[in-house]
Amino acid sequence: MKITIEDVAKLAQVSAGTVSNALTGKRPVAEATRQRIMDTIKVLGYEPDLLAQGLVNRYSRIISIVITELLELGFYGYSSALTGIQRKANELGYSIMLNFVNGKTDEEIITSVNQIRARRVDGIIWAVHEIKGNRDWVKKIQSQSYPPIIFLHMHPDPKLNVVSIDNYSGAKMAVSHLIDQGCKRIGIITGPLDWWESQARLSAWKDTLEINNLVPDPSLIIEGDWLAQSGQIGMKALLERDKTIDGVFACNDSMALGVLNTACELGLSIPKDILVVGYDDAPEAAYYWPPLTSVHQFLNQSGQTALEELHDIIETGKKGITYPIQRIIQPELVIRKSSMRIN
Amino acid sequence: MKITIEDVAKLAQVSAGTVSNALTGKRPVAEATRQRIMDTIKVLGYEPDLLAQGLVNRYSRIISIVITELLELGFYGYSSALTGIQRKANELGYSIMLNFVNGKTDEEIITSVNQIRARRVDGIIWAVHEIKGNRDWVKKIQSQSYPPIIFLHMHPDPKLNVVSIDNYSGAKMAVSHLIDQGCKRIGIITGPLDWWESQARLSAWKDTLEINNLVPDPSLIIEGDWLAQSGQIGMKALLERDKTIDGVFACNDSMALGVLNTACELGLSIPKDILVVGYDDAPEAAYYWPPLTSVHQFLNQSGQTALEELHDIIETGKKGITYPIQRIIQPELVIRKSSMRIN
DNA sequence: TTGTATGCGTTATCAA
DNA sequence: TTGATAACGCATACAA
Repeated sequence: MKITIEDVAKLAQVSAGTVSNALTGKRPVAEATRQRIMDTIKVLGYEPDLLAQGLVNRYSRIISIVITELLELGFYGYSSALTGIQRKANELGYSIMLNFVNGKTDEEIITSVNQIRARRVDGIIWAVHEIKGNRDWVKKIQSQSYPPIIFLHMHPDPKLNVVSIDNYSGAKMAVSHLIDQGCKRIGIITGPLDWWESQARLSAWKDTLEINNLVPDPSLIIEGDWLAQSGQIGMKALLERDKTIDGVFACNDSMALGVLNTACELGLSIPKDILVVGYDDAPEAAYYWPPLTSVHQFLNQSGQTALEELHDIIETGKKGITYPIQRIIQPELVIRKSSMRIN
Repeated sequence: MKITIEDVAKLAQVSAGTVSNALTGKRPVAEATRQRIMDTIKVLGYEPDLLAQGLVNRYSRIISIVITELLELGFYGYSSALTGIQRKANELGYSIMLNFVNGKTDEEIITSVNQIRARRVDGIIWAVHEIKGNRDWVKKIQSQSYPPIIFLHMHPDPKLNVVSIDNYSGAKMAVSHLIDQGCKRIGIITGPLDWWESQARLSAWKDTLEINNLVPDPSLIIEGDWLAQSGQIGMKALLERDKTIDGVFACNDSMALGVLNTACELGLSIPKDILVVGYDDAPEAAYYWPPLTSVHQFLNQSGQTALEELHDIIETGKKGITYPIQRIIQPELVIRKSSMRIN
């Protein structure tokens, strides 16, 4: 049997409305009765039903985090951002719901979003990685005014609420650093090229080489899949294609690990023969051998920011129109031995 | 403006009850009217409000996953189990809510649980790592009949619903394997010793050494904190304490990475000088250098099982009493180069 | 097969 | 300052 507000009211000899007022503080309640009510609440162990509250209040204090596919939680990026979101959610009194869109067609995605909407969530953090063609349904989602959505780690768009990390700038740091260390032939192992993150990092590689009068030879580009194995395979492919390679930019740390692994296997010395830079700066990167230079993304912070901004929109949205927010976080290069030239 | 079942009813010229029946299928509806209703639902884009449904049905189709502290999502174990849970949840039509208990006192934890309960969740997966003293509030939580709780990765207890992995057996495999490979002095770097997982693995280390007539010297025990750095520090400490060490059992892969790192730094060769075994079999472990032997835990599967069992309890619980379920999953040793003796 | 009335637990409005 | 009553959106007895 669930203990309701009526139970409390009866025992405290007041009406249900008064109990509600005592609890929310929205209307004054005489101190004596308030005390009496609080006491009986404690005695009965009463806890307001959030479902019922949500029904009448028209909010749920739930934020939905939408991600895609199964493996992604295992990716450092996702769990790290999620941790940031969670921290802020706790602070602001939201519960977070994890939702998964499976399927790529517009229809399937719309259905998923509708189901989330059916939960009356207060807001959505859309952390589905952006791939080619996604823009279509993004527009469809956004066309509905409820609920507010923040797009996390997506390509900035002045019409959408976006919290993101500057991938171009991060990759530029990585490549510039390799050039500074004297590298002339720098290969890149990218993530899947239908992710915009991958594209941004690849563009930065190209541009940075060109600015420095080096040739962004297409044969130096290997498409990986974020997993260590693809770093391993990619490294072997690079070495086969060009023996003069003296630097490798792996677009995440797992793939960089595959690169280091291959170097060991082939008896190459890093950083003596080849310099390596990764991306993500996962906690383990500092303990690879040699310790890996990597681009730190502040994913935790981006998650926090996303929730903060969403909260803002939810709150102010009750009063007036809000304009799309844009927060682009700058990454930082963390230099370790894997990229320190030995003379 | 929210589209309600009444809107649909009016436009389709039926009563709200009939629309409900058409949707749930619990009562027969004439095919003609059913069709008419479905059409108008599509036209209006109606979606039943789960909050309202939950209020009357007394369930929410939400499962709460409770974990503790901020960093844990970054741990391979948690994200991996979560992925399994998510997969099954999707399949069975549950949404999952992530909840965090912060604070260690009974009172704080009870409060957290009450808040979750206030959401009317259908069940809870309690994935808070078990530390000393936790048993007290576990009992308090369980004493309430609603909602059903599965304890994930906790010490088996005949009175509780537990889905867990056999830590003792996993650690035994690891240590036995080292002994098989000829190790005589085997150090262990444990997780925090107030986790029962750590205790179980440590006991297995002790027992297995003794069974094989080796001495579980206390000076060979180093307490780590799961992070790579503690593996590094631990390895150095072990080597200082005893130069004859020829095997190390690191109780997770990150710490094992720290061990490998230290070996490189000190110019020790693995597995020539010292054999190393890790725990978790994280995806990256196969790409460490040398590739790391590790205990694979099937965390993904344990997550799935937990949700499956919880679902079972929820369903059958509506009819009668269910007895505590106990599922102990056996891990497997994955042998790689880090533990292959070179003669 | 369908419509009507009632309840789920809470908050808000309007009187008192 | 408090109590009675009507919503919130849906499902379900009971009648028709």
